Amino acid sequence: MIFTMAQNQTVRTSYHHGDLRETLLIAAKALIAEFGIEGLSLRKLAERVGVSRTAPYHHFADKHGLLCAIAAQGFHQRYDFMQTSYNNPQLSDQEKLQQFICEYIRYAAQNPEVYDLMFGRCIWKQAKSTQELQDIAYATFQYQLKMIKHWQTLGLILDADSLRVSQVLWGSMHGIAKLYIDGIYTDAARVEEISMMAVRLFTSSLKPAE
Amino acid sequence: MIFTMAQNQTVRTSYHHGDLRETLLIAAKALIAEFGIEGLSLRKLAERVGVSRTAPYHHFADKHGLLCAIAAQGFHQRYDFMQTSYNNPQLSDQEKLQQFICEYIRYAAQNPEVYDLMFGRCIWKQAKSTQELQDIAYATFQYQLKMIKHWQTLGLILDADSLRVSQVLWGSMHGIAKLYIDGIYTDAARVEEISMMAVRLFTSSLKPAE
DNA sequence: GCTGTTATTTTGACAGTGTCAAGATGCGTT
DNA sequence: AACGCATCTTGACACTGTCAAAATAACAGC
Repeated sequence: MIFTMAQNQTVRTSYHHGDLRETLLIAAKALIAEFGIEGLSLRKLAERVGVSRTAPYHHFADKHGLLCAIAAQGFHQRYDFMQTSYNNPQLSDQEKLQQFICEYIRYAAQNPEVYDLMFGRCIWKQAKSTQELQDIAYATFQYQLKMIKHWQTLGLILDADSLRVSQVLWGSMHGIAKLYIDGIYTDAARVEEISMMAVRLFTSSLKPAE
Repeated sequence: MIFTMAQNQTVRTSYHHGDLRETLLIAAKALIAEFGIEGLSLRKLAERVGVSRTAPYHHFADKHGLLCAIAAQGFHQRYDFMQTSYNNPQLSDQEKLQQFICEYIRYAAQNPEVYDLMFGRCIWKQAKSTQELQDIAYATFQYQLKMIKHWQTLGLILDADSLRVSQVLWGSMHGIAKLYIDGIYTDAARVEEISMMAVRLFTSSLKPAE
């Protein structure tokens, strides 16, 4: 039982919040968009939601747990999009491959902080990521691998060791995305061009003279 | 006038340190290697060096400044290596290209924290990076671009828009390095294989049937 | 050798952080 | 109605980066 007011202030009428977990996730994403991941503090978050400092600890093990939850949401979103795009009957396989690469980078560029959480060391280097997160992330990786294998059999991509090719292709998308997100490739308008050049480089191996 | 003892403890005989700046950089890299970048605190650093909490502030503007200095050292190291490798008369051009890619990723894998500082958002997203850092970083980028242009004229890499090709190639190396560093590609032994596959993918475009 | 200037270092302090332990509150079930 | 449990709050602790002001040492000029 809450109602939010202007200026992100929140007033609770009842002692219990109602759906604090979801509210925290939404507010956290807003705070991250505003101040960056480093700039997110649980205290600021609690205050903005209108709740005490330690209330979030009853919904997430710790700060890291909250970040994992946000990342998991991102994976679900990506997974769904990947699936619908791959199953879209209006696209040719060539177009699907192109869309896969371009959309991957576009997603990262448009949700930089969530993307950083999904694939940053903050989550993967420490072995203590949530089970929920591990599951959806693993499913995503497998789906990627499956698509690439299919494109290999169609002759769209170099038909060498699937896992290695997949790792290089993913690495390229990830690297381009990261270099843009982190402010090294500064020209936003050119990210699409870079994506298209990546498509060209990865598919040109089998079309020698065009 | 200092002499260091076992266990990282340091004892000063004179009030002034002698070369605190350099000592701080070395100790900071050691601390980062031990606790990661997030785990580095200026207070721990000062204590280990045997100096008061705020002493580092007379050699670096703030924590960010210290990190920039470490990154700048990394760029110098990379730049020198790139140059000597490119000018090595015992290597063919094909070998130089291969070494460029493999060494880039190997460097990142062996110095993960410094690499993260060099190319992480921590430094580039905020506009306040040191002039020293900006200079050496820019020089490095330019050198990379120059090498790739040369390899294009030799027909080793797809001869399209140099800047775009360079951005994709760099992105690939960066992405593979990052995915490994951040713990997503966990198999260290296989990083070399991935690097070699990257070489193959980027050069295969011009050798249709091998 | 003495003095004033400057570079370096220290102490004290402040606001901010994550998170643990204990107590307060209210919802749901028996 | 009463118990149990999920939820929320208050208090506290150790830690962080960094500023201001004082202390100390090195150095330049006379």
